Amino acid sequence: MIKKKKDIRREFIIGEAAKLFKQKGYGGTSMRDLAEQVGLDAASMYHYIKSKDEILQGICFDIANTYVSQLTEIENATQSYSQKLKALVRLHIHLMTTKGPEVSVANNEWKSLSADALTEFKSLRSQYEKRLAALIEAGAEAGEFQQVNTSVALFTLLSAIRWVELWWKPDRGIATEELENSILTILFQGLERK
Amino acid sequence: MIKKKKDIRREFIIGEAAKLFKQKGYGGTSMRDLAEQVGLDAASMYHYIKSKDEILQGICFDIANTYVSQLTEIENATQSYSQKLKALVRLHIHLMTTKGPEVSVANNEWKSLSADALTEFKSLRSQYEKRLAALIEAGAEAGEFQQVNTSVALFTLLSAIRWVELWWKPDRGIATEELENSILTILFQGLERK
DNA sequence: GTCTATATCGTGATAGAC
DNA sequence: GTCTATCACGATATAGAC
Repeated sequence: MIKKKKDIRREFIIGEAAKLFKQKGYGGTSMRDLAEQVGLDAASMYHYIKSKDEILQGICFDIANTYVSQLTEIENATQSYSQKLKALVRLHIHLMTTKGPEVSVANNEWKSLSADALTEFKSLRSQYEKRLAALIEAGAEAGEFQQVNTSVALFTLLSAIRWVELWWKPDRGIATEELENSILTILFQGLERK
Repeated sequence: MIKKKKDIRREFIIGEAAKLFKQKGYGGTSMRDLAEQVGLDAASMYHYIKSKDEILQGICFDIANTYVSQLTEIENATQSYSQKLKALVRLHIHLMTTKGPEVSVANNEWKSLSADALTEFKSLRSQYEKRLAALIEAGAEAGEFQQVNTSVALFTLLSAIRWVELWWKPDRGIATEELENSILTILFQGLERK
């Protein structure tokens, strides 16, 4: 399938929107702000997109689908649960360093989705969390993990890496390799030295 | 100092605002929404508060000051660095379970502060992070912590507990004691069983 | 495709009666 | 102290000329 010029322009608008939404929030970004960033008049953008909400949906569901397909990949791999979980955390971190603005918006601005989209998005998240919880549960039963509450482990892992999307920049002097290794060390080995 | 009736009413309004701001975001909450929640007409609230921004400031700086004073306490205590850090994490978690909406707003809606307040808030956060980083640095030099990048450790710790403010409810079947212990186990001992 | 002009609505905040 | 009425503004989105 060939991408039409119109589609490319559309994707550019959505990408710029992600940056602004991350920076100033969805509610704090006006279509005029976005138009200026894109280099069009506000009205002209409506030739490429249907509404502001549609932009937010594009960003949120693109990221959600990426998360889900990454998890599916991990589930189907033949590794120990510990290796699976580590691999997934690496994928999450990697996504944040490559699609920072989009991930940030999907994680922080999804509340602004319109009613229908909001319901679907929440459902996707919930399914994702359940599948990940099952993975942690299985690993604990296999004796690979500490005996801690599954929900606590689930959310602590997911939450622990959330700062990356806000903080990491290519010029900050930390290579993604070192970043991933340091985080994995803390989460799986513990910060305390024995 | 005796609290006047007006002050009590004012604090009630700010408390209800925190709940709504957490739920729908600062931008997504109108003064009319808040008035309905409080049981007043929108105009009547202006007898107790000066502006919407003033409410947000009240919430954000109250929490910021609590964070700072807790850190000061920890710094002055005579404990190992490891014990200090664990105690601080416990204090953070405890604050989230007791002042969930306020902490949530301070952590997620501070971007909406007016220019002056925003500058001051950022400065407070930055000072706090520097002092906490120094504590981690010292612990690492004392050989108590793993050799990981200090910034990574700092943000991973702070971030790892952020979900509590969104998720924890008294009726969810996890006592705060168990919650704290599970999180501390993961962060300091590691999720992986040796 | 991009613009100007504008419709329509919801916002924060104020004035002033009671 | 609480209300009704309203102002001034900025928002999303559309109509229609070019």
